[in-house]
Amino acid sequence: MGSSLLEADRRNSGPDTPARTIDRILSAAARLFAARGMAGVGLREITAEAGVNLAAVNYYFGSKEKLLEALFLRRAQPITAERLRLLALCAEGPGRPPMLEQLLEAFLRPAFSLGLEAGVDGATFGRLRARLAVESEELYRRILAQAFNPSTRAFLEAIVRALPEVPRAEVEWRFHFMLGTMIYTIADSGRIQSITDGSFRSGDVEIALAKLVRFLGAGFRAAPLGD
Amino acid sequence: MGSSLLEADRRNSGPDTPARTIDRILSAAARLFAARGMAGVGLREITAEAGVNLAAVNYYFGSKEKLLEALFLRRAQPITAERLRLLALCAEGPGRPPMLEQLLEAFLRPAFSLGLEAGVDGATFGRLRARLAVESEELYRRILAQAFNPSTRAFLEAIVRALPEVPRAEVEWRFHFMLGTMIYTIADSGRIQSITDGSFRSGDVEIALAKLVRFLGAGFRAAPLGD
DNA sequence: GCCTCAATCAAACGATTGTTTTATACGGTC
DNA sequence: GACCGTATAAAACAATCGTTTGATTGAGGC
Repeated sequence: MGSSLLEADRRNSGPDTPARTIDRILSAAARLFAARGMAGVGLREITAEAGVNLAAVNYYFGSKEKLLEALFLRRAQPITAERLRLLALCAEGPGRPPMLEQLLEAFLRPAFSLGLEAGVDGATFGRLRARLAVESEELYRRILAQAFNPSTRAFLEAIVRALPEVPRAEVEWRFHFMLGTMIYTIADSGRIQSITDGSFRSGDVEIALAKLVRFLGAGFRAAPLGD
Repeated sequence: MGSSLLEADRRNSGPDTPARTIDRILSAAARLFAARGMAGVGLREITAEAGVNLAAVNYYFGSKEKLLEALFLRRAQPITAERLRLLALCAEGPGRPPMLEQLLEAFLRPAFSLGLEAGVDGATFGRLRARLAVESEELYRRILAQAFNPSTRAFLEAIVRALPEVPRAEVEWRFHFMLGTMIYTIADSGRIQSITDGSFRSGDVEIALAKLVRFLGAGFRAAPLGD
């Protein structure tokens, strides 16, 4: 399947320009990094699947680490852009959902639709995000912060404003909890299928989003602990 | 620090028996696997930090993969045992928290206290769990299922019974969301510190537990979507 | 004292790692 | 048509990988 996919890439996208070489590297690296981790795949496998020469990675990106960084920032950018676009559309009004739920959906939807559906493989970028989230080395934390901090901060502030009855510190905790469910869900670990013997399906983005917004909305609104 | 730790191990634990060699391998491997992933550390680094010969891993465990499996099952066992002990203690009664909150705390507390505090390094096992949760290869999923499925299923059933007004499928979704927050929190990704510029501290197990139970309790009780 | 077996050791196995180097091919500019 | 810089190619770099081998050790049974 890998080679037929590659041939399809070649057919659909014109001549072999340098930009195409870069795209093919990024695409193959995203798939493989997501599937087996950064340390788990070699440059030879990446370049072979991309159909380019081994030296192309160091030629265009400088190193394996820089490849990961370029790959991640490029894939994250559409998500944050769409998030901020949806955030600007959030507004109180008759017939609209409560502000909090609007914000939650605006924050989560791009991560789900652009991370789960787009690209050749569904959960590719979602799982890659989850991998970086678990990593403790400075490089990976810096990449994540660089890609997501600005837009994420904007949502945290908006949610704090939408919940005046909940102290800011409490909202921060709950925001952290939300990140956990989001990343775990887009990573599609399959754990719940294993626990429920497969009676559970999580593929439908709209259903997952609706259920997640309902769940998180209730959690955010819970009365704070009186400590 | 690594070497002084090693010397402390040696001082506190008597002669060098085979069991001590195994323990030192498991301890060093847990630290390094958690910090940099299974593919990210070599057996030479593990055995060096453990102060044992390189061949000891294959001698006692057979392979690197079997080492991970043995390591994970050994560390997971106290968590599931404590979970089931606390589950048996859950009971409705005057002056006690609602059943759901009792169940949530019984499920979460062992993962937090035995995963965050115990051992030489706090977040060691928590981060290792998170790594396995993100992995897509069959081996890792099998290890996770083997270690946690039985006790986790028992809690899912108990929560379904505690929430008769919520359909089972909805509880399964929310259980999945709970796993996400739990794993993300015990992995201590540091993302929320990064977003809030460090005004956030997550080290205190009791505080994190209380806030998480409050948050999840509200989420589990939310009225299901009427689709 | 000798034998035995588990335990540890150094050394080497072939394979693979990321990166660099050297060479070859190609397209546009003078 | 010679020249130039970009892009691709093949080959080699030293380093490290998981695993296996064969030798050496030392304590317990006879």
